[in-house]
Amino acid sequence: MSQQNVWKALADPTRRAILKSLKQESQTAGALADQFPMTRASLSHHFNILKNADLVRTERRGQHIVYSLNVSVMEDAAAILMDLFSTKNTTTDERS
Amino acid sequence: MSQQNVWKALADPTRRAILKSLKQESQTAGALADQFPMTRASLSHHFNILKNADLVRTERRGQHIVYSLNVSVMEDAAAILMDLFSTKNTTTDERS
DNA sequence: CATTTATTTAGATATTTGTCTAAATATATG
DNA sequence: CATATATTTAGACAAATATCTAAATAAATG
Repeated sequence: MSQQNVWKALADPTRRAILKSLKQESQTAGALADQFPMTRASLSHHFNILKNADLVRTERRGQHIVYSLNVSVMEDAAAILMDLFSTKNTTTDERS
Repeated sequence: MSQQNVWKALADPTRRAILKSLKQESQTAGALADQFPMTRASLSHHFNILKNADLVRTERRGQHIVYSLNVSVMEDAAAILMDLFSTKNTTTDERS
């Protein structure tokens, strides 16, 4: 996924809110949609953009589709961001 | 400056490149413009968006306008980004 | 199989965005 | 002052974006 896809995905407030919500827990498309004042079709559009940026993954469970954060790509993205922003040394997130 | 202005500013690759260049050193509008294959008017448009996001500052020096990073806002922005991205204490995958 | 529920896709549309050319503004200097 | 240099602003335009309604697809269930 291009870095540009990640930046574009993050440029929209609804999509950032989706990511924040998914940070709490993985959720179905419907559960996510209930949190935002727009149609499910519009939300689905945002889901697609997040998928193209590889920021979320999906898994079908029966009728439902469960969305979850793609943690490793989120961490890659964070590194890219810090590279752009950091003017000094960054506190690297040591886990593993 | 709204957080949204910052995200929008960062969504464009030219603007991210401008920030990277300014990370090296402060530069005049003309010096920056020489690094990008577009008109000075277009660059000026990008400068405005970066200014609105408070990511850069300007200082007139004679005929020239010198652009430089607004370091403190860059660091604030980095913090916001990390808040979005950090997965430290998250229950992201509580299932099969 | 028909119906209901969950989700996505298609198509339309208004708004925003990135770029351009041309003109305007600001400063320096002969 | 007149002219050159540096930069921004104005206006136009094509492309991208966010949203909607309506229709399509997928799975569960009577």
